[in-house]
Amino acid sequence: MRDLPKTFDHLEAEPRLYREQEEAGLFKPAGEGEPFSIVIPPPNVTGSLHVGHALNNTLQDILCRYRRRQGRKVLWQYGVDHAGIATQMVVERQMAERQEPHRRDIGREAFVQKVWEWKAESGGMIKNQLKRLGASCDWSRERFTMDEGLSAAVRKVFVQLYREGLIYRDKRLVNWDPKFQTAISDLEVENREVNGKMWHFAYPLEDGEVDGIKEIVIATTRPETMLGDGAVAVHPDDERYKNLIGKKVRLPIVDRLIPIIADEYPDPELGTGAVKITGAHDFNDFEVAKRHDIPLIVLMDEEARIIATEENGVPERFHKLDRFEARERVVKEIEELGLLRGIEDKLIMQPFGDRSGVVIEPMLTDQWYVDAKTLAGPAIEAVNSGRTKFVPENWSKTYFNWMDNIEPWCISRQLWWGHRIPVWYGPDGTPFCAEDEAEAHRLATEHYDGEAVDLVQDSDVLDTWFSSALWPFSTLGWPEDTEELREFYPTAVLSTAFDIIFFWVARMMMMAMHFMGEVPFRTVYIHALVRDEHGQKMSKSKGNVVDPIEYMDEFGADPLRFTLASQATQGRDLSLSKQRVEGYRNFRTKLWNAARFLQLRSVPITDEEIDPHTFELPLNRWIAHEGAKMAGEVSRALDDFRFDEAASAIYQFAWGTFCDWYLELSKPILDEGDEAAQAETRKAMGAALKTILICLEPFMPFVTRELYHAMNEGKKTIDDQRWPASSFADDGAAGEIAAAIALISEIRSARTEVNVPVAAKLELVAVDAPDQVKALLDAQAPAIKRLARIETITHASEPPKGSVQIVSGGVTYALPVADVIDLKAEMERLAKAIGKTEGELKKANGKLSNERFVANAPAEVVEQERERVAAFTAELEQLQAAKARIEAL
RNA sequence: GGUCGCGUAGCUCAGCGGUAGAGCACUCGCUUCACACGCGAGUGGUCACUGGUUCGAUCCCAGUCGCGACCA
Repeated sequence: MRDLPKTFDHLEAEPRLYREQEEAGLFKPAGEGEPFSIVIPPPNVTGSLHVGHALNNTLQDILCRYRRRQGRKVLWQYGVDHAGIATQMVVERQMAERQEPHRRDIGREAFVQKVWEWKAESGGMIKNQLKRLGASCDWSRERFTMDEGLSAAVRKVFVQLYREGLIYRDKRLVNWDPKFQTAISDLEVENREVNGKMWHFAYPLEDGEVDGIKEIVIATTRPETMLGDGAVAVHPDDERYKNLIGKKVRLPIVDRLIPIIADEYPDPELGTGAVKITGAHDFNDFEVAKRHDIPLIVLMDEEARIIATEENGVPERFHKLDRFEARERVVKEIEELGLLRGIEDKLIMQPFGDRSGVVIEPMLTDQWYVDAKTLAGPAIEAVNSGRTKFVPENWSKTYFNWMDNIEPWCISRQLWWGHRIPVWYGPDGTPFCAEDEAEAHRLATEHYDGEAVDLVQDSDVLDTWFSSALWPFSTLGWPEDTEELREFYPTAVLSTAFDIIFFWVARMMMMAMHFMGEVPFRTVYIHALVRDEHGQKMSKSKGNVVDPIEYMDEFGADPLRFTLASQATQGRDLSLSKQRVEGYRNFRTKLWNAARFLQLRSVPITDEEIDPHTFELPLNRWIAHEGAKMAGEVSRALDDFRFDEAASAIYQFAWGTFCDWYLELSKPILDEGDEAAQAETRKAMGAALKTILICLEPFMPFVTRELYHAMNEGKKTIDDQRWPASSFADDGAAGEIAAAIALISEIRSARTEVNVPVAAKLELVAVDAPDQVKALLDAQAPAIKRLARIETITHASEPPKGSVQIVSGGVTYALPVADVIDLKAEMERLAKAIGKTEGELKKANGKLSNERFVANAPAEVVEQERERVAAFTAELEQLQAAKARIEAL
């Protein structure tokens, strides 16, 4: 044993203990056990640890460490993704800060080179933060989505899907980010409610007046788009416009005739019931325009500036105007034309790019798409058939909901950082999709009848999620047929927050089913989102962002981990408060001090397999019983992903059972017991601590390790230990110690309530105790005396006059306190106890007197109620007798 | 508007047909020889509301009110 310092210095110890584990190679898959694998949801290469990562990775780490203790061969696959937009943005910003030339000036190749340099320098931050947290990933297997192997997987997947017709090029509306000048995913768009306006414009009818109507008034929140209107739509059942359908209106400013069409889309209740249709700049309008073959008129360039072209007929004066300037200009001109019919303030939903923060523009562009609908089929089936399970189960609904309504997946991005689309174009624009340029040339040569031509590669890159979708198998070596793939695929668990079920689960499932023919993970564990202590979503603007690093600085990684685990319930939200972390820091300290107590009493941890069946003392059998029960509860809870229940079971046992009772009850034995009893108690105590440390290690890997190795007298380390057995049980010993604890608690409580001075040592008189109780009192006398401050334990047939009386386990006990008794307090105490017992009795009797209860309730419930009545009746009688004796004084 | 979820102790949350729980906070004691980041004893709840099912509802069902998230 090595002497434990008075306190645990987490700032010194945690890095040291981490290094120790890492250097010992503990994080690599080992042994011959059944494989257990988790792929980390790859953090962004630009990322730094936020509290959501802390939660997710703590939970994954708990699972991995727990399974290692069970002898499983564990692989926790680490890696990061290249985060196309985010990374390009970071590097561009850095270049701007350094006043370096813009990326367009240095060219694609040089820019990509710069990104790699940036990655080498700054891309490893989150890894070190995860290490601080204690994450036991196999760092030696780190992967990056832009690695050669993973890139080869991307190319292979693209080419195959292309050849299967599941990847195609299409002209559709996309979410266009004018700042980054790229398409972005729906999921990267944040819809926010903002104060906007609704403008009402009048479009004059071509034919002057029809049925007394000269114009149609439309309402819009985006006046500038009227320049691209291709039609005005009204509901077919809208009486107001029935006669106008098929007629034309003259579009002001542009002076174009556009038709009035009938479509279900306009809501007659809203506004005037007539809507303008701008097919090229609005998602709903796009659908309407397609249905009616309305021309799609493109109004803007990549920076969302208005362009005036021959095709779109926009007047030259609008050319290169920013969309918001154009808006003012349009409104002004409409007003000047006398066609402005009103302006109202309105809350409108506006789409913003989640990274750029600018208003997203629906744009008609050529992009590459994956036929997600086709790929979704097997992915849905995999969850339907239970081959992949969601925990908690109801998240599968969200998954199905998303999958059932899945849209074509736009995978091209107008960026430089990412996997370049493996398509080359011939001089006439014919595409050749191939895994490399040489193959593309072969295809081209074949196509052009042997003629060698110049090919130009598509300039776009793929969505980051295209490569991330392959993560569960590409990290294991696919498309090569590797040992790891055979051993660790499918993985056991994917752990993630519900807000990215779509990002992650859906895409990984689709790709895995298509290319592996097997699910990527058996279980999808969905954890809550971390919020602040008031349940508010954390956001930088609110300033309530919790930095896990700060908590680790102040309290250490162990308490943070334990807090997160104990809060990981099945709910959607998790409120993290500093006080809670502090509370579990206290728990760590409690454990530390308990270990110091063991040291003081020369109790080590040994390699010896201690069989509790050999224990003679009920106290030791009891702690073994309770320890085994706890270990069983923790395993069951972890098997069910109930991290909160697991944490609670350990906490209760370590603090509530081991420290509060076992250590206290064992003190008299260690002080005064005979040699055999002392030896046995030391053994049991060491074994109990060992159980705690092993079960707690997945949650608090640092302090448990430090304690284990300081206390260890054997050759084995905590890493050589297996998860504790949960088979031992001794209900007899458990009952005996529970009875002693109940009695001690009753005595303590009574003492306090009648204001017996703390230091006063009392006599305990057991009244008419049966032999069994006498034996128990005899056996537990030293403990009762010490913990309840009792001088002597005697027996009598009547309580001495002037006693405080308590009823415990069906026996009346008296504490003669003649001169110190507070009669009033004692009366109140007994009255309260009587009242409570009466209440219970009444409730139980009420049930039993209900014929239908007796007839319908299960027999054991009725029997239980009868037993309760008997017990309460006896207790009530004893309490009333006690009260009568006080009254007689 | 659609979908999902939530209203349990002052706060943050478990529980979920048969005796209401935890942590923190709060109150009162305590320099008890591991620990004041502690020890001991307590206070605190018509389990949102209204109906229904049931022998029995905090738990199941329906509705109402309030809150939230996601999707339109």
